[in-house]
Amino acid sequence: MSSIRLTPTSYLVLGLIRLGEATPYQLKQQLAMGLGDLWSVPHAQVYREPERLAGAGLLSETVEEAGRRRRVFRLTAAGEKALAEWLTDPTTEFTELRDAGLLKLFLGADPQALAEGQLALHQAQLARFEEMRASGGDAPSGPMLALEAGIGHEREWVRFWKRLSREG
Amino acid sequence: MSSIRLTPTSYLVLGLIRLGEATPYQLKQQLAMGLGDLWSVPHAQVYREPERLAGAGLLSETVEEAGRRRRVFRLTAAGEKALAEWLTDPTTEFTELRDAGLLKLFLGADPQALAEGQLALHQAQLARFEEMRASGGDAPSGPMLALEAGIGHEREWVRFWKRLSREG
DNA sequence: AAGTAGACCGTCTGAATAGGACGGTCGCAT
DNA sequence: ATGCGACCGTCCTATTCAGACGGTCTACTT
Repeated sequence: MSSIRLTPTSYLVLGLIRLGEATPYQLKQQLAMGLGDLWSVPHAQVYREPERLAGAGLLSETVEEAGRRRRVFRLTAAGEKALAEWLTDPTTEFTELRDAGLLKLFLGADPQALAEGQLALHQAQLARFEEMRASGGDAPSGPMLALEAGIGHEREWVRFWKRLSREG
Repeated sequence: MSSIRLTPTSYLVLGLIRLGEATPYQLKQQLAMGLGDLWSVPHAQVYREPERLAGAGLLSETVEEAGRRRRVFRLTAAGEKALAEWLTDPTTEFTELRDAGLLKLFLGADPQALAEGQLALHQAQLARFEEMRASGGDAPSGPMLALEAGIGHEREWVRFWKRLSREG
């Protein structure tokens, strides 16, 4: 029950486990097909983090009896509380635009050449997102709202790079 | 001259030093007043990274004779080359939208409550950026283009959260 | 029944980063 | 001459990254 620093990754794990008990592998799967596009976590991390959280008492851990002896994690009351607090906490942090293309632009790369490549990338990503939206449910769930945000930003990138590639 | 992995931070340092020789402290200053908004680097890193790059032969290092004995770094030919290659390389990487507010939304935070806080944050950031644009030069330099991108994305955030706060 | 391909699942390690505590050095105004 | 605040830099611990590596299960073949 030592106290540890809770990072966004921690809450990510807590949040996914709140949807139901899960093994690290299942978490990894979920990330791969959804949130991972917005907020990637290296898979090794997905095995480590639940351990850490269990050590802090925010998750409980049981081991399957069967052959594979997978470790299954569940939210504890403390974990539920920690997550709820974070979710309602009016956060102060905000985004950084940590984009490699943007950094290159800043540092003096040729705008037009750069724009072409970046434009293609973002158009592809936008298409993927829109496909996800089409195949996703229609209820305004958290994930769907987040996807909307993703789409908005990809559109913005497309606008931005398109303008640069024309102007160059 | 051991070979090391070059990260975006590496190129960031190379790029800033290309504008002229610099001490780590000067790099820190530059970051604080510009690029740091888009791509933050902890200050300790700004002292370590030039060292690493010098070890790899991409920077040269000289020490002031004067009292403070500051370390001054310059680009070597190898550094110049590495930077130029990266800048022209049509990158494959692209952005993640690593935003804490967005993560909360995904994980089920109350959209309307969240939106209010986030809206205020992004409006403030947008205002700062626009002020920077106003006081900045008018030539379309790399930094100015990057600032444009930042403004575009902040506007997008404002649109997004505003819509959520109305709908809620 | 034994073999084996391929998916499934997990651990480990070294390098790099984050974040902040801490400690020296300088000029200038008492 | 001394003491204060700004200037400048290092160090330490916890965490993260990236990816190599290694087991285990199922299903299908022979």
